[in-house]
Amino acid sequence: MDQSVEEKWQKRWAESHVFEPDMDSARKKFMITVPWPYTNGPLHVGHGRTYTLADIIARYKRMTGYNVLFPMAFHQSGTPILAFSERIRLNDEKTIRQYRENLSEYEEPENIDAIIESFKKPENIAAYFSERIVKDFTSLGYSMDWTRRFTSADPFYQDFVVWQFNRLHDKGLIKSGRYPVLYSIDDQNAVGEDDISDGDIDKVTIEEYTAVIFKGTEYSLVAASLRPETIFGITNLWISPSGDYVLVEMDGEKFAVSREASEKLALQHDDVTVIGSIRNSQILSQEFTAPISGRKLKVYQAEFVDPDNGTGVVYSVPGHAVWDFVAMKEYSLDVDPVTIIDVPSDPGITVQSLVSQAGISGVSDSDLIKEATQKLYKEEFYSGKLNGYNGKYSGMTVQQARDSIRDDLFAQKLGFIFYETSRHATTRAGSKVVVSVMKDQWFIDYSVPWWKKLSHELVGRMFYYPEFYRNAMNDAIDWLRERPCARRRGIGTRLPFNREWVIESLSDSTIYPAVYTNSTQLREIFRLLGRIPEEIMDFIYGSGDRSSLSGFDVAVQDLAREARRSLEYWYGVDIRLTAHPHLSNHLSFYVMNHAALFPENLQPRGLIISGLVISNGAKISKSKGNAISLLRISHRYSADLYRLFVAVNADIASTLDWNEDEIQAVRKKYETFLALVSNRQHDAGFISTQIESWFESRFNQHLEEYFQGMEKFDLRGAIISIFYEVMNDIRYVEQRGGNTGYAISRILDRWIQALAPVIPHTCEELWESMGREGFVSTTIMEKDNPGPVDQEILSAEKYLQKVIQDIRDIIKATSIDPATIEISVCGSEMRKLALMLGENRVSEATPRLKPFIGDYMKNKRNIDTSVSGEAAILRESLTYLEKTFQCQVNITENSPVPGKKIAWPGRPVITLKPSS
RNA sequence: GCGGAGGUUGCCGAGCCAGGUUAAAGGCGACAGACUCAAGAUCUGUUUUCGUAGGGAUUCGCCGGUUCGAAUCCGGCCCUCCGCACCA
Repeated sequence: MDQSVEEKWQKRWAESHVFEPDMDSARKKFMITVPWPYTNGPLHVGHGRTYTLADIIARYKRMTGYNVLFPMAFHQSGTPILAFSERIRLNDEKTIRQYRENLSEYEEPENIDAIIESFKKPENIAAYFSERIVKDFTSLGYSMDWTRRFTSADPFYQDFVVWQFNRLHDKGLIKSGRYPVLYSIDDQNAVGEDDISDGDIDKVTIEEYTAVIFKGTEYSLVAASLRPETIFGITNLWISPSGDYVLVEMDGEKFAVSREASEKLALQHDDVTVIGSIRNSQILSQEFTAPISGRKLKVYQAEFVDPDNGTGVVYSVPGHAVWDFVAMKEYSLDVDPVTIIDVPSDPGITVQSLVSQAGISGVSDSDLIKEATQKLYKEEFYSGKLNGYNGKYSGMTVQQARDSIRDDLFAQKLGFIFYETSRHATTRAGSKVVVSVMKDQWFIDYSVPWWKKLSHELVGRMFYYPEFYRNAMNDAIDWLRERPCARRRGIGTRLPFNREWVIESLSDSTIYPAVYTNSTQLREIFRLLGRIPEEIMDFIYGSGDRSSLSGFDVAVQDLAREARRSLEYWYGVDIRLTAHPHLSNHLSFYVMNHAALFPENLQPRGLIISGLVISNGAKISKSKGNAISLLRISHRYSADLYRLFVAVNADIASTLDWNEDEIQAVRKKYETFLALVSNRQHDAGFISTQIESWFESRFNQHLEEYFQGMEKFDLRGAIISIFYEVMNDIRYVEQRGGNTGYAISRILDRWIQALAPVIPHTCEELWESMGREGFVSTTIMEKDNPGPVDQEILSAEKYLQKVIQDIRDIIKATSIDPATIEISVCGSEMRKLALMLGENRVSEATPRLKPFIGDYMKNKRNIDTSVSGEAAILRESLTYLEKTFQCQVNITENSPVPGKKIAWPGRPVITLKPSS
């Protein structure tokens, strides 16, 4: 459909408020939600898929009698919006270029600069993109209720989050403790992914090293390792020839580490003092003792040692570390690699074999070495065992030994935890990013057993599509431990028990769908009181006990009571639909927080988890430039085409590939549909034949399949049945010489209704053009009564097609070009015999018919007594048969002659007579 | 390694839970024909293989088993993808 037509209907829907439901205790409710979008930029086709699927379901449920609530709000919490805004203030070219490009889809070129200028205030970014998203969603025809819209930055919503956290705290689920974070040295502040240069493309994570202490006579050396289990394989130590080393004092001990490492240590441990610098030659002249093994070690210099990684001191395990092995060879050092780990499943995996396989010639092949290191690391970690050289650790798996050796090192004060970033990183402003340990980080403690138990019970009660995600959810819940739930900065709600902290953006968005049910009332209460007191929140979302309202105005009390009623009516989200990457974070928090805070009747009922969208086989990402924005979709393809594509081109659970070829294929079908329906015509006096009745029965069958599919959320199957298959049938009617206009007109109302959830604009337009009153979107379909199916007509048509196929097969096998086709159908006498034999009443056959029993047995497989009146069926379609084969067709009744071909029910004798 | 999903005819992708009606839906592509001055669109047919009669043979990752009968059930193996965590 034309874009202007789509806009017309979007406008009419909005003006008539048809998607803004009220409570109605007489009707069953259905609440469906999709996680709210983050408002720092435009959404792309990938986001659109989940919202579109949800809208199709919402529309379908609405049209099968439910009171449907499909609300939407916006997420603004966290640092990204702040970070983007700050980058614009700093005139970061990349960011500005990206926004310029985003905006060029929406705005006139002359306005763009002013808008970007306004983005220097973060709230303007959020406000701008919220509006854009509303428009994008509207332009795709979503039947959302926007009247309940709010954002995670709205003060009344933050009062709700405060209530939530106080309740979690009451239940003992909030804790505080030490925790490592990414930290900017210059800014003296924690940083998030969005503050880090290229943080979105190349993610920075925190890695937990084991710092191992090598005792010396005057001071010790500290090397940080990810693989403490290799301690028995240590042959020597490395330092950097170009690094500056310093002596630090920590816990009463003196360590030599790189200057960079001393800064990091100071951020991670209390009471770290730098005593002074120390010359490399001084270190090289000393010997140090390896812990546990007690081995004496020399120190060498190696170029690959980075003073700004770990402690700037590396212990060398040439038997199991590619770097060490390559360096040892290159410097021709007099050390013997020791093999201390065996990989029984793949004994070929050794440092030596990997180095030769990869063709590594020296330490300069750093990429090859990194690759080989990863491979070795993974193999040894998952399948490795410590061999007999490992003292009391011999025989342990690598995973066991790692923990065990680490614990022993810590216990003997020969080691401690050292955090390091997974790569070198700076903030967008250029300040170095390191790991710092926060002393009073707040957590939500998802490990509490009673909580896990409640959550598993909830998972057990919920509906899952696809079902296998139920297990995945249980696993995710088991995996969850303490989660930091607050940050020092970012948009969001202040932690009520320590207002220096801001609640982290996933943690403030777990039970928010509850607010959809009554945001209108909350907003009003907030307006009247300037805040929403705890007692009121507790009444609405918690106890429902009216006595807690007694201190408030009647107006406030009324609002609170309505809010509570609304929650009780709507809540329990029936379906929450999102893509699978959310499972192990948002969705598991969603489930667990509801399990902790709400009674059973207000808990989630079901989850639908969709696959991702890829574009031409590749993952969609902004940096790849293949992120197609949603607005461009409705402009370029039309909303209905996009919706149809999303519904039909992949099952909800599968990955959907967005590519032009497939879209064009769907477009062709869609246009064929439009042409069929718009150009249909038939005379009032037209008398129908069998084929139109056949079509109607087929349609009713497809409609039933459609309802069955939709009810179990197999949207793809349902739409294929009601769209593709019905169109194939229309084509068949045409081919059979039937009157398609008449056939379509018999089913058109119901057809348009069934398609309306998927292509609503098109259907409204057609509905109106048919002279129907009101919106097709608000009509109710009788899903329990799809219409009669005449099996006799269906099997008659099937029989005809079988005969045609047989004739084709014979033509193909014989290469005869027939001038006449004789079809000799089974007579009543033989039919009786077949029925008799079919019931094993052989003895009743008359002597005259007995000779045919052998032939019956031979052809048994192909005999079908379910069709009666074969001759009549064929005669009625004689013209069609003659047209199909371009020759004369004669229908006769077979009189059986022993030794000749015999016609049986469902299997006439076919004879081709060539022309010459 | 653990957990999950999956391997189907040129490609995509159903079927598998409830075994036979399955050479295996549908779409795409390819080929042939109709239409057209032509191309495109549309329609028809073909698209594992053999076959001068509607039939036969072989096929659903591999190997075995259950069964009158298996793409579908059971056991083993191989391979691919996703998750294994605090990140929105």
